Amino acid sequence: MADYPEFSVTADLVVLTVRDAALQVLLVRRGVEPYRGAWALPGGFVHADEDLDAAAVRELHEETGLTAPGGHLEQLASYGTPDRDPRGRVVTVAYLALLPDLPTPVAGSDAAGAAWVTLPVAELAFDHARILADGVERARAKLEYTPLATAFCPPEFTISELRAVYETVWGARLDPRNFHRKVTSTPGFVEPVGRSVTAERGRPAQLFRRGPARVLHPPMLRPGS
Amino acid sequence: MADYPEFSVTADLVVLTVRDAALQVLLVRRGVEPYRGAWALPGGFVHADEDLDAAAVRELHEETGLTAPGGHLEQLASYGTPDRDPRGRVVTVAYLALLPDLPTPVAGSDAAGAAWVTLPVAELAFDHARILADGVERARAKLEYTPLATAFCPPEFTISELRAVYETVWGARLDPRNFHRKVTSTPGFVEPVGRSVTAERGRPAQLFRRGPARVLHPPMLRPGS
DNA sequence: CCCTTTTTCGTCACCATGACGATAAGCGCC
DNA sequence: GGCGCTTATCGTCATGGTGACGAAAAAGGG
Repeated sequence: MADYPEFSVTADLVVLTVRDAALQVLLVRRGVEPYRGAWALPGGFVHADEDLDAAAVRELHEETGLTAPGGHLEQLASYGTPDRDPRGRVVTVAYLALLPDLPTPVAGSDAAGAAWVTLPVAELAFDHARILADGVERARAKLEYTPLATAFCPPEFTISELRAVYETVWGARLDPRNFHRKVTSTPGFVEPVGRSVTAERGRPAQLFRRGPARVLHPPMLRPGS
Repeated sequence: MADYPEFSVTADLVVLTVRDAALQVLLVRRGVEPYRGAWALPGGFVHADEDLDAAAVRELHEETGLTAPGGHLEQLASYGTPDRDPRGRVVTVAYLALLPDLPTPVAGSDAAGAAWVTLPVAELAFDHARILADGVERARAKLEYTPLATAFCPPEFTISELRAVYETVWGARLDPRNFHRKVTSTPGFVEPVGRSVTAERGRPAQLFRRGPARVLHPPMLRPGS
C-alpha cells in the first residue's frame, strides 16, 4: 500500500501586536536559501524530543526574548503542501501569538534582523502570506467571542486602550459609550483595579485588569454584520 | 543548534454523524500493534507527494467508501507529543468530517472492522480520546454560528430533522416554534424546496435545502449560556 | 367524528444593542 | 479663576432578536 515518507516538522509563529494604532506582525529576514533576504514568519524545526506546543514557546522565546506573560499562544493550523518548501517535505504547525506592545526590543534575538511590520505585508517567503492571513482572520474572529483583546494590553489598562485594540484589529470605529457599557456589563471580561490614570488629555480613566471569563456572553460583534 | 529529526505524518479523521437520535463517530478496530484490538480513529500515513487535505479525503474515502457529497471536511488540529506513538515520532494532523446518516454500510472499507459508535466512547488508542473530544467540541461550537448542521442532513430535509440534529449534538431540547422561526428567518440558512412530506404522524412538513450562507447572522446560540 | 400528533403562525415581555444627549473631570491658556 | 477643549462615564430611547407560550392547520387512527 502506502510508503511511509519522512517529514521535517517546523513550528512557525504568527506573532501579532498593536503598536502605534496599527496591527503589526513579527517578521524575520531569512539569512539562508531558499528565499534568502525575504521576510518570513519566525519559527524553526521541532526538536527530536520536543512537544509541538513546547517548540512554539521556545521559538517565541528565541525570537522575542520573552515568555509572553499575559500574552496568548494557541495552535493555528498545519500546512503541508508537497512543494511548499523546495528543500523537501516539510509540514509546518503554525501558532498564533497575541502580545502586548512591549517596550522590550527584539534585540538579543536569534534571527538576523527581526522586526515589527505593519499590516498588510507585501510579500513573504514560502506560503507564509497564507498563514499570516489565516492568523489575522483567527484573531479578528476571536475578539468577538473571547476576551482575548486583553492579551494585546498591559496587565492594567483603560477601557479606551481596550477599545483602541478592537478598532485597530477590526479596522473599524466603535462608539466609546456603547463600548464602555458593553465591556463593563459583560460578566468576567474586566475587573476594576480601583485606581485611575490621567492620559495626556481628557478626564482620567479608571484602570482595569483582565477578568476570569474565557468566553464572552454575549459576544462583542463586529459592526456591519 | 538544533538537530532536524525525521517525523512520520498521519491524517486521522473524526467522522461524526447523527443516527438513531444519537451522535455517532466512525471508529476502526486496530489489527496490528500497538493497541491491537483497541478502537481508534480512522486514518493513515500521508503519502510522499500528497497534500494534507488530499490525504484526509483519501482516508475518508477508503474508510467510508464515500466522497462525502453534501458533507463537510475541515482541518481540526495537530498532535505531536513525543511519546504519543511508541513506534517513533509521529505527528497527526486531525480532520473533522460531518456526514449525513447514509444508508451506505461501512463495508468495502479498508480497515478490519469499521463501525459507528455512539458517544461517549469508553477507551481509544493513542491520544485519540483527546482528539475526539476536540472534534466534538468543535462541531458543537460550529453549529452555533455556521449552517453546518445541514451537513448532517440529506439534501432535502424538514425543519424538524434539522432541529433533531441540533438537539442530538448539543444534548438539549429546543422549542420547535422558536427554532422554526429562527431557521426560516436567518438569511441564507435554508431555502424552501416547494414540496412537502408527511411523516408517520402529524401535519406534513415542508422540505428545505441548504442555503448559500456560510455563517449565521445572528448566530444560533446554545441554551443555558 | 373526535383525538392525537406535528407543523406553522402569532403574541407578549424582556434584554441587548445602536444612536445619541448630557454630565463629569482633567488640562492648557488667557 | 474662568473658559474652552478633550476624554470618560452615565442615561435615554427606539429597535430587533429571543424565550415562553397560545392557537390554528393538517395529517392519521380509533
